[in-house]
Amino acid sequence: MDAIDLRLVELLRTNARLSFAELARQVGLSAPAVHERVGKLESSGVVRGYRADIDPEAIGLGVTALISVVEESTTDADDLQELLRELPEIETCYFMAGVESFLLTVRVGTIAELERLIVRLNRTPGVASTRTAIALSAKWENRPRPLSPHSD
Amino acid sequence: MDAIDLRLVELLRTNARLSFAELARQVGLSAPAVHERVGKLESSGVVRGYRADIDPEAIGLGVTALISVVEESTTDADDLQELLRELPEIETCYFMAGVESFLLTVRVGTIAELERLIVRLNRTPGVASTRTAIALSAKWENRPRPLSPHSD
DNA sequence: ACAGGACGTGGATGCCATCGACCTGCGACT
DNA sequence: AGTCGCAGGTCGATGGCATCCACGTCCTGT
Repeated sequence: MDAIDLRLVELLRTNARLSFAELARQVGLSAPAVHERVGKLESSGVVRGYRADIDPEAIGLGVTALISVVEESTTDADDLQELLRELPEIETCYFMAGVESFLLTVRVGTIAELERLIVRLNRTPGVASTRTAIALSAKWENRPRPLSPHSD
Repeated sequence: MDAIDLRLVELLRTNARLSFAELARQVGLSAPAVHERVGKLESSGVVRGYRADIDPEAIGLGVTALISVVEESTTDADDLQELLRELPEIETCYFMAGVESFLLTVRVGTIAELERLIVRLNRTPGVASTRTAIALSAKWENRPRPLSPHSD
């Protein structure tokens, strides 16, 4: 991970569809060299994939909510995590410090669907309680931060 | 937004670097047709961009936290929002229902940096108080949900 | 019936991805 | 010190892809 890799990461983070030729021009290397670098970034796990950023409303997922989950003291967090993974509405799942072990970002189409999801969550074995906060609007999401070099 | 558009969105959401030729094969159209459809999805705002999904640890952003912000009753939410936008550490910013007007997902390198960020936030005009929860680990983030057709 | 538009196809053309051959600088070993 | 081996670069070739354009087809309103 040198300065050129960092630059490539930053470029791809902003526009994942840039051609290798264009990336090469931007960093001052040849296209094959960039191709190889990006390949290494992918196989080393630095680049985990490439995603189109889709307006959720356009695909009928206009309701975003954050749900904190308190787990029962008797259950194993890993087991609960696997149950949560089954729910496609959960876009993001953090394991948190604090009483509320998990924090979920969920995306559904309607408030009614959100209600059903909350009920399902509360019925999930290992879930003691949940607390839901509704996002009225996303001012921005997943904004790529300008990168600065850092120690390895 | 017909079924083919939805399929294209789903494909690009999973792998934003697919070629138009490959997309064309997957949906059973010619490459120029797909090219035009994707162009329209972009200009209509359905596709907002393409992002490489980067392991945050690899770029020195190993600490993730969620910060709720209570705003002072005297201030305008839009003004505060603009101030928050200046802070590059804030990856996501939701405007929430409830007492805590904003919920921020922030990404920093160290706990010390997080501390500095919290101090800065609390000094920001319009911020009455903040509450921070630290993510110990991200089980998954921005997982693309399998799409189902929906009404337009 | 027919004009117009939205949307598709196929062909042409120039750029891009990707492979292989080769070069170069550096660190490790003798 | 020489030199072996490797990491990582360049260049050139070639086949595939992006993209433009001309044209076909189907629907829709008059």
